[in-house]
Formats: sequence, structure tokens, C-alpha cells
Amino acid sequence: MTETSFTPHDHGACISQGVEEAVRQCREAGLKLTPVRRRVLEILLERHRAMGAYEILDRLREEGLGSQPPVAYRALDFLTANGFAHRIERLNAFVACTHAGDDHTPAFLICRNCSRVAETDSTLPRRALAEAAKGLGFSVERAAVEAEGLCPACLESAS
Amino acid sequence: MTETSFTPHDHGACISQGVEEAVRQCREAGLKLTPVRRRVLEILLERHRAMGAYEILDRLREEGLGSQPPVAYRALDFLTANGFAHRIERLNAFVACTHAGDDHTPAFLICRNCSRVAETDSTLPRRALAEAAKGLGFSVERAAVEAEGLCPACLESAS
DNA sequence: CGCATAGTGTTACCTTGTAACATGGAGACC
DNA sequence: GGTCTCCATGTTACAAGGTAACACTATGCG
Repeated sequence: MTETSFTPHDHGACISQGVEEAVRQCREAGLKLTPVRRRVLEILLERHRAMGAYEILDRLREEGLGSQPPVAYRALDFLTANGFAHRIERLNAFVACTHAGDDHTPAFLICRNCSRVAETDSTLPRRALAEAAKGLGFSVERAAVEAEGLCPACLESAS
Repeated sequence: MTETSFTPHDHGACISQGVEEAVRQCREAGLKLTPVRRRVLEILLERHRAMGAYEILDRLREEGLGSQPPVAYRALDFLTANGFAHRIERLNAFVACTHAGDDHTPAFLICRNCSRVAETDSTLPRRALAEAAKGLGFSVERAAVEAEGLCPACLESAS
């Protein structure tokens, strides 16, 4: 079983690696990982769960980094536009990306019990979808694939 | 090319068939297709596009069928719960189902230009996803598959 | 009739998201 | 060094989406 947010892992490392990775990529791409943006990424990485924009905003406010919605939304826009975070449509919420870097649009697995979210590869589902769409003359540009169910831990405790 | 909301079709027939079908199914299943519910379904069928709850509510209000949000949301809950309409997460909006009856969770193709929405079969993408999830120990219960792109007509006029 | 159930009407509120404008700060160019 | 430009931030004010909770109505049923 591959390592995901569902499996036990060194979470501290997972945060610092995520941030480091973002720092590196921003440097390379000439993007500015400003304090607010960086902090939002850290908050998302710390939680390892989908968080609402206002939940993030509360944290920023406590830390004196901004108190109005646009602050949070702008940081989130930056992070999602550059692949450091993703938006979960179903939850109107955001998660840190767990493999920033690879140009990817993952599928999400959302645990309906503990709300943890994992990314998984969506190449196959996406290909199958593109195929079906082609038959209708529709050209797919982006696709959101979001599954709800039970994560390994919650499956275990349910049975 | 199969007939979808993207292809030209007899729209009047498409509305009346949709309603008839719903009437029949409700009778069979002992569900009540009340005036509000029926009218909401008609409104959705007329538009053949994703509509926000408040947009629908405006129509209801004009017709004296209810003026407060819960009225619209309750009708929409009924319609989606029974497969007569679907919710598009990405748009926070609703569409009439184009093949009510078959027990299905379709994939959606959303045109980013004209906002029309078509359903397509999601069996394959869904199967591929379930497979990927299994590798992570995650059990998928429901999955939303929503693609954004260009519909045949808009593709045409873009080129 | 009297009751239970399901649907409707309404108030009041919460959450999510954005337009628009003012401010500040860092690099580019002269 | 000045100043211009671009980008990010701060703030106000509001739009859009969604729901809890309660009172009322209709309908079927013993």
C-alpha cells in the first residue's frame, strides 16, 4: 500500500518537505511564496485535511496575518493555481497537495467519517472519461474526480 | 453521435417526456410529485442547463409558488434524491436528469462557454477509480465526475 | 372524528465567495 | 537616487449559496 494521508507517516517531515518543495519550485519558476501564502500552505499541511477558507482565515487572524476573506482566498488562489493545493468542490474546501511538482490533476478520496483526503492517480479514470466525451463531440479540458467513502482506518473501526 | 443536450433535439418533447417519466416513476414508487416539485423539474428541463437554486427560486417567486430558499432547496432535495435531477458540485447548481430511471451516477460534461451540461456514462471512469482506491485501502461509495471543456457547438464556433 | 405523517410557508441566520478600491513594497530603468 | 510599474496586501461592502427551527396545512387512515 502506497503512503498516503490515510496511512501513518512522519507528519512533521511531511510538513517541512511540503514547504521546502514549494520554496524550491517557486524559486525555479520565479513565483513569490510570500509570508501569507507560505503560512496558508503550512496550515493546510499541518491539518492534512480539507479546510474551509474561513477556517484558514481564522488561523491567519489569530496570527495577525490578515483578517478579511480576500486575504485567504488570494493565497488559496495562488496555491491552487500553482499546484501546491487543490480545491475539493464537493466540500467547498482546500487541501495541500501531497505531490506538488508533477503536473497533475489528481482524483480525491474523501473519507466521509474522518474527513481526511488522499490524492490518487486519476490518469485512468480521466482517460476513460475523455474517451466517453469524445463520442459526444465534447473536448475535456479539466476534470474533477472526487470520491466519497471510507478510509482504511475508518473501515477498520466500522467493522 | 448519441443525442445529448449538446446536439439539436426536439426540446419541447424533451420537457414533456421528462415530466411524464417523472410522473410515472413517482406513481410507481409511491412518491409525491407535488406542484412545486413538478414545476422545479419543468424549469430545469426547460433550461437544459445548470441552474443555481436562487435562479430557480426567482422563477418560483414570479409564479407565486414560493419565495423563500427552503422551498427551492426542498424541491431540489426531492428531485436529486430520487434521481430526477443532479447537483453539479463544481457550479453549486442543478440540472435535470436526462435519463431518469436507470439507477445511475453519471459523469457530467460542462461547457465552459455556454454552460450547457450533458451526462455521460461514468461506469468506466468509476471502475478505474475504484481500482486505484482499492490499492490505498479506500472503499469508494459515491464518486462525482465532472469535466469542464467545450461542447461540440462551442468548439465549432471557436475554431 | 382524531391522529399521524409529509409537505409547505416563513423567519432568521450562517457560510462561502467576490468586486472594487486604497495602500505598500521591490525591482527595472533612466 | 528618483520614479514608474507591477504585484501583493488591506479593507469595505456585499452577493450568492445554504440551513435550522418553528408554525401551518393537507391528506390518508384507524
